Amino acid sequence: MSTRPTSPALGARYDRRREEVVDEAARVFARHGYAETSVQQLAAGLGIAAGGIYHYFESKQGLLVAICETIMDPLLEQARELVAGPTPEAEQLRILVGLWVAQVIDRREHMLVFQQQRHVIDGSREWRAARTDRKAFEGLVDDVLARDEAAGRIVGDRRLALSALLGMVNHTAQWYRPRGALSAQQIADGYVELLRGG
Amino acid sequence: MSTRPTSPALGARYDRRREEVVDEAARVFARHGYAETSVQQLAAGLGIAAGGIYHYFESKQGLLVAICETIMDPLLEQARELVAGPTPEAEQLRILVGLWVAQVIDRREHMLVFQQQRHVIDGSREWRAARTDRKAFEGLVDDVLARDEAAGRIVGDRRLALSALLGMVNHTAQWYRPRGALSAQQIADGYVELLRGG
Amino acid sequence: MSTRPTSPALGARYDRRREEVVDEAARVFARHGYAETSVQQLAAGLGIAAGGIYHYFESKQGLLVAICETIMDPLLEQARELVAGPTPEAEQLRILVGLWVAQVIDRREHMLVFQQQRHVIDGSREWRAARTDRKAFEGLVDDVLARDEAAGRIVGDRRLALSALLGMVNHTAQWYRPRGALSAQQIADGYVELLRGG
Amino acid sequence: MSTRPTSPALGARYDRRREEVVDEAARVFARHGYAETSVQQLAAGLGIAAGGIYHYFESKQGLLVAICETIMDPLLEQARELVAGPTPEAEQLRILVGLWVAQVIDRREHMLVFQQQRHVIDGSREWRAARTDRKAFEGLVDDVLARDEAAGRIVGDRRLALSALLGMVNHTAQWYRPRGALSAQQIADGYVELLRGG
DNA sequence: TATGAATGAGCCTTCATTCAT
DNA sequence: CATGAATGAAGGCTCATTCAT
Repeated sequence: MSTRPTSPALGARYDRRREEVVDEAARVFARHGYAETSVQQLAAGLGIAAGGIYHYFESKQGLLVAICETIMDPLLEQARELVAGPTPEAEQLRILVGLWVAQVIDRREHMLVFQQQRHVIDGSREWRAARTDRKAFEGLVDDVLARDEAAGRIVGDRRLALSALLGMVNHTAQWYRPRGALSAQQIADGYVELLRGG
Repeated sequence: MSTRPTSPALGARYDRRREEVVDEAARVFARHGYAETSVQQLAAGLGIAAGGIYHYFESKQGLLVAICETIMDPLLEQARELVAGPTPEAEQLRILVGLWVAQVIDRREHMLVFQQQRHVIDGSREWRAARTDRKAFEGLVDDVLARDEAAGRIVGDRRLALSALLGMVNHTAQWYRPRGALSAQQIADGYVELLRGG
Repeated sequence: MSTRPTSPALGARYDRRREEVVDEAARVFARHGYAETSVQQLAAGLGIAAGGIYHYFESKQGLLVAICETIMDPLLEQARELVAGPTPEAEQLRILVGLWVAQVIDRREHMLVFQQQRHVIDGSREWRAARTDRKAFEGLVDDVLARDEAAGRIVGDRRLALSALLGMVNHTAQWYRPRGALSAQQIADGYVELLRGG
Repeated sequence: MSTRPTSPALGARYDRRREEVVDEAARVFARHGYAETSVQQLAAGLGIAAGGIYHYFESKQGLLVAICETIMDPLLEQARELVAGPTPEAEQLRILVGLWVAQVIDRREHMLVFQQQRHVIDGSREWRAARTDRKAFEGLVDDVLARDEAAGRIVGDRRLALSALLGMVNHTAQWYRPRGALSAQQIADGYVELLRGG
């Protein structure tokens, strides 16, 4: 029933295993689809019986929540630090998009699952927390863009630029391959260059 | 058993009804998810019994195929005409993206379903035709971009520009609302402006 | 709703077509199974739509009844004529088995369907007529055997001989092939020879 | 998912339960028909939920395979032992038919199911193994008959004798009732007596 | 007569989840 | 912690049958 052990040693082991389950789930959900993958198949991939999954998650949807948190939580934190920190405004966009692309690439499979299940996340009451986080992140990006726009560092309409940026960054998960030629920061710089007008 | 009647009058009736089914399916799948919507629910929305769907489609997946064809087929055709036609090269990108955005907006729900089920389409043998069409379209866009790049009309790396463009245009389906302030062509112009460097 | 036309010309046409349906049904049921063949498949084999079948039969089971009648009715009649007729007792068995084998061979497919659906025929109330006919036929054969036994023309126990005879004759439908080397009467003679002790 | 446990204790338990399912299925299918019996009904008869069946069999047809193997496997083995063993040739037929009739009687319901579904077994690719076994058994019987014929112990044509024997023995399943007057060997002796000419 | 369309009931199967061991 | 067994609900799909045209 998904109860974490209280002992510190066992607790750490539990956390490690739980993370393995999340990552394997992201991998297989990304490739085969969340709905199309049964808990039994998932468990088989992990070398355990289906019931075993329920020691770490109370439901299949709980797994989905965990996958999504894995992406949003650290990104939002990093973004907040950046904006609150000493980085010059003119460089915040580059760095913010850099962090973001790095996360999309690093958690590529988690991202794909998130995009695949977007209709669930956007639609139902229980996903309010995830939606709030996403809105918060988009708000941060928009703030940075707003200052860039005011300073004349942005091409065209800011609303459209924001949408375009969201589209291109998230889409990166679809085409990026681990042994690709470009680093996260190079990709991010390319995107920002478009917004800046070269 | 999904056999189109041979008589012209009945054939037309059949085609019309089939299209209604495809569109309703796109609507419901986009909102609630393909896997999360049962054929029964879908049929209920159409005011028919579940079995009735199978007069028009061999399977639930057949419906998905039809939804995807609805987007790709006309778009690919229009794009080919444009590239083969008399439009000056320097203006082809604007028009091509215009057509594309218009299609994404017009078939917004079909697009969302396509994106949602991308893992199925990209993964399995039976979807080769759909993949081929998509690759063909991307190839056309890439050709146009290549000429623009050669003529110095593009900011930054062309490969990245293509990926960015794919991301932003397709993402349009996620945020566009019918009574929005911008027309398809205005959105497209905004996107192209980014690639051109303002 | 399976109503035969009253006009003589149309009536004959109707009967002919109905017979065709029965025979085609026997053919395809024998090969693929009664339950495994849908009315639609059957109709497709006849070049008509599924609904068309219902002009000749009120239900799929009605077709099965017709198939079974096709075997039992003429056989029972012939058998009664033989037993009531002038044929010497000592030769009745040979002739009776000859008629029987001929029928099994001629209506091979109908027989196979009958054997396949035996559990339905033996089990339910509505098939009383068919069961009665079969019992009547077996009774006739038993009568003939009884006289042969009394006259010392039979090997072993008569009850067992009857069962054996039923088994071997009916089984003929399973192995007989149209262009076989033996005629119906030769096969029948072979069977009778076994009962007679050579 | 029909996976046998590896542990010996659980494995035995699994095998026992699986056999119970096969036998119950044979009982119900024989009486009501394979196609006419739903998995739900079958499961209800076993006191489990329908899904439970699928722990032991991959599909309803898998059950059918198991039923047929139950008859053929031990019979073929016994027959091979007999033919390879020290039994004098002149007595092999009696004993072989004895084994065979005993099996038909003992597995009466399984036999009836086999006969009922013969069209499926004879017709499709996936049943090759079952067909091969049956052919092998018939081949053994034919070998024994061939020697008997050569030694003048058989009445009439051997091919026809084989067909007749197959017919009468298999047909035994149709009429035999558990509390009948005759033992399996008595029935077998009666059949052999017919072939031998009394 | 025949057909295309539709229905409604039911079927086989899958699957998330539970629980005794 | 983990597993094998089982469940109950639901899902996709088939099919005999009806009926307006």
